Amino acid sequence: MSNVHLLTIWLNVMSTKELDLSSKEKILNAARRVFIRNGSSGARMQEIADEAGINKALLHYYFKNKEGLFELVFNDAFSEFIPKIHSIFSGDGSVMEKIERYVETHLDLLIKKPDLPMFVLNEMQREPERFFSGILSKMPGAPPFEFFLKQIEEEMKGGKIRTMNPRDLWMNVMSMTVFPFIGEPMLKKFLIINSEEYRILLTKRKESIMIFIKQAVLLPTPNNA
Amino acid sequence: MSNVHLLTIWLNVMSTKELDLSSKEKILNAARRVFIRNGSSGARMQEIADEAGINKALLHYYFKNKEGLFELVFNDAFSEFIPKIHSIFSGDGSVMEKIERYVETHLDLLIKKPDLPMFVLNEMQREPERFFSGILSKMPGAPPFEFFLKQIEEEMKGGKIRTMNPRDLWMNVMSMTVFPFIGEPMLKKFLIINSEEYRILLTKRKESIMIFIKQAVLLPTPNNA
DNA sequence: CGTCTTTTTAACCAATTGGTTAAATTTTTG
DNA sequence: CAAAAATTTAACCAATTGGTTAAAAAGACG
Repeated sequence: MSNVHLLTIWLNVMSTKELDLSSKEKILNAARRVFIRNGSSGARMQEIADEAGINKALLHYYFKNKEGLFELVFNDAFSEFIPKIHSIFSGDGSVMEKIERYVETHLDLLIKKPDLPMFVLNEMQREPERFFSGILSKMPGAPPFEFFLKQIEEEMKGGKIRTMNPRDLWMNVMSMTVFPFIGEPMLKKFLIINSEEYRILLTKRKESIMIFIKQAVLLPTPNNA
Repeated sequence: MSNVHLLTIWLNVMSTKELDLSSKEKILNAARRVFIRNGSSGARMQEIADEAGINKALLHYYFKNKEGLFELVFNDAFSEFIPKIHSIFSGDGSVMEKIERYVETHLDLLIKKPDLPMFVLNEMQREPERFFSGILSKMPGAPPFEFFLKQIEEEMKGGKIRTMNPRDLWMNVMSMTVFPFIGEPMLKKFLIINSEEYRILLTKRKESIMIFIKQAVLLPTPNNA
């Protein structure tokens, strides 16, 4: 293969943004993409090196081994997410306000990194224990979900939102937010749209989800309350 | 390893139902479990043989190679599902009736084989083209989704259901139905329940989803219509 | 220029793994 | 019982792959 050809491949693979990144960062980004694309077993160190635009020796020069590299990439996926989630659900605000902030926050993140859910949920199902031992260390204090579930129950008793199983409510919220990023290929077939149109749909999704949820759970507020 | 020990392992792995199945069937079942557990790259032929309670030679005696075995398992996942879906959406019935029949049908299937969605969506994201070339051949005639989307629009115009993007509606329905089977480990943490309680939740899920959807999209029928 | 760090080259190794083979053994069945 | 089919045993091979090594080359920098 000629050098010119190699350069062409490289330019296709690397985004212009990454041209000036350090090799360490280039490797980490490439690794994330390859891990997501092929799974942790299917990912090849050579492919990661190629996609990062460096060679295998340098890869092992910076990172101990495949497992270590994987762990770094994996934990990185949560460094942004977990603190935000924690702050939303342990803070003030009504149930509906919290749901809205969650949907917005998670959607923003997922639109930036659409491959993340598949990657994360995959490994989570494969090795749940390793996952949660790693994730809990990133949690500032106890998880606030118990408090949130109780808050839902209270608002139901208070007549603010419709009575239903709080766990079903949360299941629905999270499902509608995350699933479109996992089921994209299938949904595109069902909905008979191309990738461009699908992306646009995702952009407008926050409003769509929130209207749907509000209709489903919000009781008409009695004006004489 | 003693023979007694091997027998113990084998008895743990095999469900009593499978004791009298043919070796071919035992292999296929084992392959499905191993493929789901470890992904197509992570799955080991030796592990499949062990889990089926036979040896590697017999495995290759019945099935050409790993890829062929995978293909069989993969297509098997749809042999039951696709025809049912097709009949639901090309048949008669209102939008809400079709949604209800879909939710019921898919939930029934997923409760029997909870690992399927992760497996399928995984490979679908990995190789969409191979997937859809295989799936479409199982489709009796043209996919009925276009018709269904139009039907939704008509019912919205007719004032039967609330106006919204039909694609968002379908996204929500499918998300709430499928996601709980993909995000189980994460949802169990969020909802602070164990596997037993989670299974019970899934059992009652059909009613829960349908109430949620009806509240969200059904307009109060005017009695003087 | 000389030194230190980064990166490449290229060969190599050990382990794993998919797959084969052929003969022996067991089970089924007529 | 005898032939046929199903299953095991055990050894083997080629390819892939994660990982190492050591020396050379290229860049960075004072």
